[in-house]
Amino acid sequence: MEDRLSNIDEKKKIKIINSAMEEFSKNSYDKASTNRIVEKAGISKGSLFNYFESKKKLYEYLKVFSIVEIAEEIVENVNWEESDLFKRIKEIALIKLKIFRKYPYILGFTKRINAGKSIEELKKIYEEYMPNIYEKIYIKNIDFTLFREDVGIEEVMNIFIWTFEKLGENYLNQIKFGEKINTEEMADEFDRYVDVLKKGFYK
Amino acid sequence: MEDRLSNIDEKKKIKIINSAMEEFSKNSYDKASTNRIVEKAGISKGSLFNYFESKKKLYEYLKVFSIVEIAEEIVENVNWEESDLFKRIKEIALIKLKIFRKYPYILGFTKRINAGKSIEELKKIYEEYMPNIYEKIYIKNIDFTLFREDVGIEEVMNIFIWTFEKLGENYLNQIKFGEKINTEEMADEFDRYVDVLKKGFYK
DNA sequence: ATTAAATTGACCGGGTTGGTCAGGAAGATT
DNA sequence: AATCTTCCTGACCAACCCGGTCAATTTAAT
Repeated sequence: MEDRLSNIDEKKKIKIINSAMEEFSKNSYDKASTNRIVEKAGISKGSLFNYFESKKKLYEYLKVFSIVEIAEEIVENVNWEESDLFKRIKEIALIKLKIFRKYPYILGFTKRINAGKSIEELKKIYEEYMPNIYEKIYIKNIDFTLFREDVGIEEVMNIFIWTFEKLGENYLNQIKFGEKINTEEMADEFDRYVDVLKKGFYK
Repeated sequence: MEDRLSNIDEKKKIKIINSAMEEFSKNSYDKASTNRIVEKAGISKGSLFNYFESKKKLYEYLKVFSIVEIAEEIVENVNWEESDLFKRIKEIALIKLKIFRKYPYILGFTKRINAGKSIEELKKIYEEYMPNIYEKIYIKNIDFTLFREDVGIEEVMNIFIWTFEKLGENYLNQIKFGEKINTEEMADEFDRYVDVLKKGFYK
């Protein structure tokens, strides 16, 4: 059998991926330990190297996996007909939350592997797997006439995006440290910020 | 001599602190290496252990140092009579930039040691060294009557703070990767966001 | 019962660890 | 110049951990 990976039980595969992502998101490549990965994943050393051949290949696999997983999930699940920017942002935030639930270290992992890359480099990497994703994500079909005209659109967009990124970060932190998330409360808070921002920047 | 530290040449001391902070901000405590610290600091192994006795004590020293350094610099340099929130935020951002220039890894280091702590715990830690700093920092003497009254003050405050945090992060990233910062351009961009936010949320 | 596939974990040579300490270098004091 | 003191160095240590292997065992398929 060539592709050892596709034969693994799905649950086990996710466990391995999560364990490896955790290790690689907490440590640099050199200092990440395959011993700890197998321990946390509950498999033997031999199995890991049977599935992935080498540490390097495991790492490369995770790099592609995390990019494709995030990009695909967004491209497939966002309603691209929606023209309200806030609904778009909210949708994406919820999708990220869903991904995070399945792969708790995927965001930390991508953050680490992308650290120090410029926006242009990032664009190139993601576009390779999902053409035009950057153009689409916060722009396609969005109705910009709703915004008041006496302020810079770029600044307003960034304020929107940053606000929800920070809000999201706070909730991800809560999940990470075991606190159960009150989804209703979270939706309420999101809506409160949507309200405030709309009052400030919509016509 | 008891306090080996106070006798070191200031330049050398800063170099050691920066080297150690870099190592501890890039690696967890266990995986941080005293060998790499002395190498980057340009001193011998013996000296490091002469100054700090042990790896653990070096780490504890840095923890206190970074908290005190940041808190002191802010408390001492902010003009607490200023009632305009934006000027306050701008002042603090500039102070952070100044600290960052002297200790490029201090923010990364504090981020790492504080990762996973709740806001309440953080408050307690900082209050221990600088009483009431949290109460003061974005509240004391600020004139809140300037804000429009039909939006939640807490949300607006957070939007303000987060916006400038994100802006600041972007610039710190630029410094870290060697790009020379155009201070004028930065001030311009800050002002542009101040403008937009004032238009949106001031009366 | 036999074969085939999947999984294990003890084991390897090599590298790194925090910490030590005998001895050298540089100044200060006589 | 000689002695003493303080500071600093880097080779060295035992202990540990590394990525990767593979003979042996377990599990599944026939």
